Amino acid sequence: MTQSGPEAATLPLDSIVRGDCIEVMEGLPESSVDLIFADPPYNLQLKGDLHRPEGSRVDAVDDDWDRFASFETYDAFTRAWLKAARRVLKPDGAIWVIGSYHNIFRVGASLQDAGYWILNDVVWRKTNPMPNFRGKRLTNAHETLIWAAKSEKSRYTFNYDALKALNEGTQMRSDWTLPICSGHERLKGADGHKAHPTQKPQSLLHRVLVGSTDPGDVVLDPFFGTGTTGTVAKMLGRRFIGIEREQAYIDAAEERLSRVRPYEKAALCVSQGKRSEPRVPFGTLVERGLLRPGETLVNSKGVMAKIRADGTLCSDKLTGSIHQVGAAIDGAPSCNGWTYWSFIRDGQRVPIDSLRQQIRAELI
Amino acid sequence: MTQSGPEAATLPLDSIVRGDCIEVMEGLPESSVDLIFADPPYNLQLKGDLHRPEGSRVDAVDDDWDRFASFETYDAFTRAWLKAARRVLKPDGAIWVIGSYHNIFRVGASLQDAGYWILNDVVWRKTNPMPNFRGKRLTNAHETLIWAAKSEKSRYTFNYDALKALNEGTQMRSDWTLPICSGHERLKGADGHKAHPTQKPQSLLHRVLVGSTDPGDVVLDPFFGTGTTGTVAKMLGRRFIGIEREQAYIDAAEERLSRVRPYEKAALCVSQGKRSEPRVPFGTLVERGLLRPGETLVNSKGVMAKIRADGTLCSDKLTGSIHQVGAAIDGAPSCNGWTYWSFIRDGQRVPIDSLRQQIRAELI
DNA sequence: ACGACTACTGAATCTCATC
DNA sequence: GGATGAGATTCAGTAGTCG
Repeated sequence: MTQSGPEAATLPLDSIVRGDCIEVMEGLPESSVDLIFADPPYNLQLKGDLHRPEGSRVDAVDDDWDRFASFETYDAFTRAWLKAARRVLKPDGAIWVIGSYHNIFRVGASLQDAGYWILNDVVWRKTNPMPNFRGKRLTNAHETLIWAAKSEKSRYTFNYDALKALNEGTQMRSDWTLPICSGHERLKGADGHKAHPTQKPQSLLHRVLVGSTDPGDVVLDPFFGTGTTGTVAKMLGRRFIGIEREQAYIDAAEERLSRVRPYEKAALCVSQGKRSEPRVPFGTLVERGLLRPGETLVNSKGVMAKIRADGTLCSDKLTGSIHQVGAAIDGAPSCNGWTYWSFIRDGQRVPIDSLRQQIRAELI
Repeated sequence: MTQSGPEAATLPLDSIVRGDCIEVMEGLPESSVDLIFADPPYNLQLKGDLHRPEGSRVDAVDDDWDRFASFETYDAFTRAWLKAARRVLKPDGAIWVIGSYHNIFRVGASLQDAGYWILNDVVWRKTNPMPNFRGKRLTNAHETLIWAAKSEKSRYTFNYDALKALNEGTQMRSDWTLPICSGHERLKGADGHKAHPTQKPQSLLHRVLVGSTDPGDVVLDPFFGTGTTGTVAKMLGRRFIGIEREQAYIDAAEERLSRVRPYEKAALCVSQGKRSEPRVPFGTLVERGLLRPGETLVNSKGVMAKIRADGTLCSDKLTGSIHQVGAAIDGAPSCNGWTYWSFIRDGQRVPIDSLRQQIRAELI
C-alpha cells in the first residue's frame, strides 16, 4: 500500500492537468479510475541523438546499437507510464491503447509484462486513409487498439448487448470501420492549420466508451492532446481526467470541451441483457401457483419431467433443478432450464421462460 | 561470415525437411532465401473447455507444440528462430509472420530487436470467424501479419501493380478480407477429422506471394504444417522449402503437394471479386454524429421514437432496433426501419436512409 | 435439378454469485 | 478462498440428405 498525502486524496474530475503524465499519475490516488484511454507518442527517435531514460546520451557505435538503444529508450518510457497507469486503475479497471506498427508491438509486449491481461486487439479500419504515394508498400489503412484488463482476474466492464445493438443485432467484431477525423470535427488553430497532428475521431471513442464503461465512470487519458476522450466522455455522461504537457493543446481542448452539450440522460440508458435482470428461482413459479406440483414439463423432443412441490423436477433418470435435469437428459455439460422446458396449456407448448417474464414484470 | 560445410551448400528445393526449424535453418547456407513465411505457435494459453450455446464442445488448439511455460520461454524461442531465419535470408529478402494478440506483440518487438525492418502490419479480416460464445469479449475476427525486410537497407520485392490489379484498380490496403479455410480446401485425416488445427487459407498465401515474390524465388516456411505455403508457391511458379517436426503433417503435406498443378504462366492475376453493398448498422450513424442520442425520429404518420446511445430506439411501448420498433408500432411482422423512419432537419422530414447512402459512399 | 432442412465447424486466453 | 450450481451464450458457411 502506498502512503497517499492529502494532495492525492481527490480526483481532478472533468478537468485537464498540465504536466508529465507519469508524475501526475503518481500523484493520483491508487485504484481510483475505471478506464484509461491512451494514445501515446510513437516517436522512436530514430534520427539524431539518443538519450537514456535518466538523460545520459547514448554514444551510438553502429546501426544495430543505434536501433537497439532507441527501442530501449522507448520501452523504458512505455513501461514507466504503463506502471503508473496500472496503479491508478481500480482492480476491475481496464485500459485501451492505440498505436501503429511503429510502436504497438512494444506497447503490447510491455502490457503483458506489466501484468495487464489482453482482452482483444481491435483494428480501426480507416475508410479514407492516406494513400501510399511512392507505391513501395501497402496503403497503411488501419491502426491497432489493445483492450486489456488490469489483471487476469479483473471483472471488467463489457456492455455486450449495447455493442451488439450498435452492430444491428450481431456481435461486435474486433475490426471497426470508421473514417479518420476530418471536416468540421477536426480542430483548427488560429492559422487554419490543424491543431493536433493525430486527433482521433469521436466515433472511435464513442464505441470504446459505450462498450467498456457505464455512465458516471471515471475515464483517464494520460495523453489528452486536444481532448477527444474528454469530449466523448462528457457527451456520454462519463467523468474524465486529462493529462497533457503542451499548453497549446490544453487551450484547444478547454475551448472544445466548453462547447460540448451532453446527451440526455435517457439516451444513455443502453441495451441490457438478461444478465442484468433479477434472478427468479423456479420454485417461485410453483409458490405463486403459476405451475402446480405434479404438473408435467416437456422439452423440445417431448421428453417429460414432473414438477415437485419444492421446485425441483423429477424425470425417469434424475431428480434435480430444471437445469440439472435438462443437462442430464441431453448428456450436456450444462443447460439453461428456462429455455429448455415448456408446460402445456390448451394443448400448446408454452416456454416456462414466459412465466419468468411475468414475474419480473411484477417486480418492477 | 560463417564457414559452411559442403553439406550446407545446396538448398533442399521443393521439399520438406523434417526437424526442428532452428537446427535445420542453421544448417542451410546463409543469404540464400528470398522470402520466409512463418506461422509459429501462438501460445494461446487456453484453460478449460469451451462449449457452444447449444452444448457442443469447441475443438480447441491444445497441441503440445503450442504450450510454453511462460512469456520468457516463448520470447527465447521467438528470438532463436528469428535469428536463424535472418541468417538464411538474402540481403534484400523479407519475412512474413502471422499471429494473434496472444503472441504477435512479442513477435513484432523481437523482429524489431533482431534488426528486421517492418514494412507493414497487415490485418486478415475473417469473413466467417468463430463467434464469442459467452458474450464476454468482442468477436475475435482477425489475425495480424507482419511484413518486414531483412534490414532497413533491403531493397525488398513489392509487386505494387499486381496487388493493385488484385484490388480492382486501387492500391492494396493493409487490411485483407478473406474467409477462413473450410470446406474441401480443409485437409481431413483418415478419420474425417481436420488434419491440422490451424490450416491457413490458400487465398492468404496467394496474396502474400503475388505481392512480395517473383516467379522462381525461393520461399522458406519454417513451420510448414500441412503445406499451404508450399502448395501456393508451387501453383504460382515459386520454389519452396518446408521445415516441419511432425511426421503426420509432413505426410499430409506431401500428398497434398503431389496433387498440385501449377498455374499456366498467363493465369496469375485472377480470383477475388465478390463485392456487395456493405451493411451499415444504424448505430454507425449515431457514432459518427450524424444523429444524436436523444434525437427524435418520426414515421410517416407522425409517431415518434427517441434514439439511444447504442443505436436502439425507444418509443412509448417498446425499445429495440429501428426495425423492431417500427414493426411493433404498425403491428407488422417485420419492418424495414431504414425506409420507415425519418429525422427532422429545418422542419422537414428526411429519411434516415439518406444517411446510410452517405456512409456507404465512404465505404467504397 | 433444386430447395428445404439438418448437422457440423472454426487459433478462444469466453461467468459469477453464493456458501 | 475454494467449491458449488444457476443459468447465459453464436455467426457464416459448408456439406449432406431428403423430397
